[in-house]
Amino acid sequence: MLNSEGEVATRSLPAFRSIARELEQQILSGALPVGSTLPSETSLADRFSVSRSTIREAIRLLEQIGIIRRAEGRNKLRITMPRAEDISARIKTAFLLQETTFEQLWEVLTAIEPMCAAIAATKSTPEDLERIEDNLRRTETAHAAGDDLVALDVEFHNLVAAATGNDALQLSRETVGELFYPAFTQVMARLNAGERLILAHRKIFDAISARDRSEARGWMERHIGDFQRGCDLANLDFDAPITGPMSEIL
Amino acid sequence: MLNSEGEVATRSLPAFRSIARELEQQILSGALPVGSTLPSETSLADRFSVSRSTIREAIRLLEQIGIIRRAEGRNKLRITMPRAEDISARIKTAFLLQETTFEQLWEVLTAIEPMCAAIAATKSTPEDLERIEDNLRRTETAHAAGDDLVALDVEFHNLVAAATGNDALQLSRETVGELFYPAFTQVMARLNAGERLILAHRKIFDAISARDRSEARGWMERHIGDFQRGCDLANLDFDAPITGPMSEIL
DNA sequence: CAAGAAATTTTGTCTGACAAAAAAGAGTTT
DNA sequence: AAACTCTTTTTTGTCAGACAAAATTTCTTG
Repeated sequence: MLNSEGEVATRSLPAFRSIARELEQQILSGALPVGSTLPSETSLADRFSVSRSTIREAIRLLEQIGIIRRAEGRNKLRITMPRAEDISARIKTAFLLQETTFEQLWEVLTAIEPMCAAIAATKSTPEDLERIEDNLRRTETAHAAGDDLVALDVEFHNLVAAATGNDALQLSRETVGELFYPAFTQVMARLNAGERLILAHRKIFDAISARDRSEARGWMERHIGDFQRGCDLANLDFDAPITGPMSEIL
Repeated sequence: MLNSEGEVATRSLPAFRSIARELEQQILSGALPVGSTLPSETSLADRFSVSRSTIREAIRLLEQIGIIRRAEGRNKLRITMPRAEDISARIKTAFLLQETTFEQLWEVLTAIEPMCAAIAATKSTPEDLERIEDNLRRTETAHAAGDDLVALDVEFHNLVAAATGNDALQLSRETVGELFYPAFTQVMARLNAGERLILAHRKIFDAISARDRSEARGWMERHIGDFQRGCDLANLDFDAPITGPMSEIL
């Protein structure tokens, strides 16, 4: 088998793979800056002295990582930052295949959400607060109209997380939240506890607005705790594996 | 442009992409069971009536998601469950490109690690405890020998997380931990606080063994808190973006 | 029946080709 | 000069066919 990458190419490492790695390096190191467009396939093939097919395979690899994306129907591939959605879609798949239970997700959120609320109480900007308040208003309207609150509940918690200004925290919780809150909201709905959910959100928001860390944390703790209690009351299996629509990653 | 997938192929969706999607469906739905081997490229090309190059591009896509992996130096591709490493490597890339700061990672761990310790105190098995104790011993030896403690520190925290038996929790913290603890250990080393690190690990382990949730949580909180204090003492920038060996995803 | 040899399959790569889509130029009109 | 066509030139998606190296299977023999 010819190895046009004579140089370093560790034996048994296909060319398309080492080229992908090389390109990844260049992107992470900034040689190919985020926002720029990837050179054309032919020129890359030329540069690495391999055939276009090989380059294409390398590109498919990079594309799936999310550091390369084709810009809005356009023809050219852009260097981009992997987006949260790209990543969380994949994590969701993993969780679903692993038969993660509600209890497990709940444990994660029990750890993270109160911290989010506390940090948000310190760091939130006026815009953050406004967005959260807007969400609250819409939730109240939806509840009054008897509409489904799931999406709004997920959004509320995402907004609180966003108000921390901490990307790592957001990324860590987003996936878990998206799988968990739909179940949460439904438990609450079954108990006719919509009021209670809204009250909790309101209290959390007030505490964040008032910059009261411990109050914000405390209310969030109670709020998350409601899920466990809710499962008991509604006689639901806290230990059941989550289900959900398989995410489309591709 | 010919579209051999005449049927459904939404206009403007490349064949390699829709084939990847189709295959993904079959895998997630169990038609191609986990553990089985993927049919050969030629037969797939045949089945989908496209050329082999197209199939190969589709495979590269799937491979990167982690639901297909080549088995142990072997030739054949196996259907597998995406593993934590596949995912966390990608998250790491995102963190690095996003210029995540130490403070941000620290905030995440401040939330998660104490919870891990607490749950571990409740749920750890004898084997978990043994593994942690073994890690402690090795850490002490390494420290006495003046060796680097980074890897062992990361391992300690991973073991504690593993002892929770909660996959979601592990996945949520692994990436963050791997980026954070190297910095942590180095701060401690700079302060000659190796003793202190080991003491903390020991205390945490003891509390977990004794099934003392709040003690376990408390020591872990203090332990993580040491990083902030350490940064102050060592006059390091708590707010600096992380750097790290670029992950090898490919 | 197991060890070794031969035949076959499969993967990695290359070349060269072509239609469709997008981008870049050229030329005109306002 | 700006805006709008129309024409080239690139670039992408796909195909077919080829071949060496590696892996797998099958067939021989001891």
